[in-house]
Amino acid sequence: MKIISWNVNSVRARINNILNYIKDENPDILLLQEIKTQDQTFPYDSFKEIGYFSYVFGQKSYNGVAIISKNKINKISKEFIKDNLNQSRIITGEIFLQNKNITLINIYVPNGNPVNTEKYDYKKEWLKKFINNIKKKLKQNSNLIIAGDFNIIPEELDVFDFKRYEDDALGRLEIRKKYRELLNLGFEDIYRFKNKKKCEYTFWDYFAGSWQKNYGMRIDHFLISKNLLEHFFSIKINKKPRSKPKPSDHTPIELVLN
DNA sequence: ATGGCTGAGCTACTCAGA
Repeated sequence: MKIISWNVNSVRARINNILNYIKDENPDILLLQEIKTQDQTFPYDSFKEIGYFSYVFGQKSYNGVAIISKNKINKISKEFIKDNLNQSRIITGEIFLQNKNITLINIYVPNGNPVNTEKYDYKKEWLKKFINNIKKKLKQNSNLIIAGDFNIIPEELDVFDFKRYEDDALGRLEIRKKYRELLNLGFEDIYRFKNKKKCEYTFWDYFAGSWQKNYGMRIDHFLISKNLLEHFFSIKINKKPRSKPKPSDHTPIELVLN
């Protein structure tokens, strides 16, 4: 089973890139973040034509997440946490892998910049609630996959120049500790688990030639419950979509389980 | 380099992103 996570920075502006990518990679499930559109303007038909169901938690202009899947997904929910600002940042569902029932959690964590503002407080509060609800969920189901745009640089090697981000909402110790707290509930950051020292990124700014200079950061992650490790086959950051015309500033991360 | 690019909403220019 191939599950992919991608912050597309507008599903409508990116629809041709996304459809071409699906044809190349043939995912079973595609988790999208930053769709930047409401449910009623989501391009359901484009995905339906190539054989995918769409489950959408949209929002006008900003944020928004969706699950695109070849098979129907059970128990879709948009209420994993109560969002203080009513922003559309989480959609969950349940899938089966062999005999296991897995809860799939697709997230778009608040950016939180600038620090020392209500935006940063919102990010901290959001992560706190998220971690609490993961703890609760683990009591019902110990098979979880959390994927998406975390807006967290886990370690120094996950960004081209850590000094520039150590007091940023993506790199602050206080935020990285939240990530560590989440992992300590029984997850592996599966990319880092399989690539102990590798420097690969999932995001590059649009400006200042960041892509060409490889001034990027690894902020999109797949966290899987440790008891799902026996199903692990591969994890890959696919840089190809970032090199295409009119790219998203993020590139997809691809997980294969069997 | 706390914004040099991009997208949405809208149709001039702001907000947001990381």
